[in-house]
Amino acid sequence: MRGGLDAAESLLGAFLVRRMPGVIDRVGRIVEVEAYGGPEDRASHARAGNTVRTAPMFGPPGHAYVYLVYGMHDCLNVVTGPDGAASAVLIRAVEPVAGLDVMRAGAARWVARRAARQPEGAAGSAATGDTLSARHHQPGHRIGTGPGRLCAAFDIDRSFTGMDLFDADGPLVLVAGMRPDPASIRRTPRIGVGHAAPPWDAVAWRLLIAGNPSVSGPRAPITD
DNA sequence: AGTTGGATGGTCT
DNA sequence: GACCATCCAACTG
Repeated sequence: MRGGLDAAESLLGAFLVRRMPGVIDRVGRIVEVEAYGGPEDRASHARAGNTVRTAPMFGPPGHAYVYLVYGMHDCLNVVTGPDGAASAVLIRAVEPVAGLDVMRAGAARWVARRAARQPEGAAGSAATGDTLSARHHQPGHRIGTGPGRLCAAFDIDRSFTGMDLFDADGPLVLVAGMRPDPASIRRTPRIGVGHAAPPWDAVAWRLLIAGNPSVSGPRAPITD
């Protein structure tokens, strides 16, 4: 699926803009992505075909597909393929460009929401305070590192599924940015898909900007 | 610095 | 009832 990789590469360096009433716009530069294909791709959510959950992946390109993973983290995808053929690019990490304080507030809200679900009492609340404090003092460049963390920082959840990300007036907008030097782009296997049948567990469809401090996970480049 | 296990809920078999 | 496109804290060395 060469087309999916091209689409993924074209998203590197693009800006993700989150507009919310009453607060400064949040802007992140996309520095890490993964390409996912259709039913043939055994690591893709589309492997089970066109279901209620995955229907957006089979829809028109440029729209959002947001899913919940491990019961807690929302993850943002950009649908890339032609209408009718499932494909999507998972946005795995952004480098904060503007609105860092609002991103931190978004991450803190996520933690608070989670804590509010827990039963009353116990040592949980003290631990939550420590977590909030630790998160607040984290270096800013890691606030959007990882698909779950970037969604928390940008207040993105499943309700964003189906949104047109190229609608300039929408709450979440993709804006073209300076493309990274092709020599700085590295490819590795996708993260967390070890369960998939070969070769889908190993295809190097994760793209990242080498050396960028906001990139997640293993930095070891695949030379190919 | 690297590894391990728990949290947690929707989706699919 | 099993399986996750994750994250963090608490371990080991």
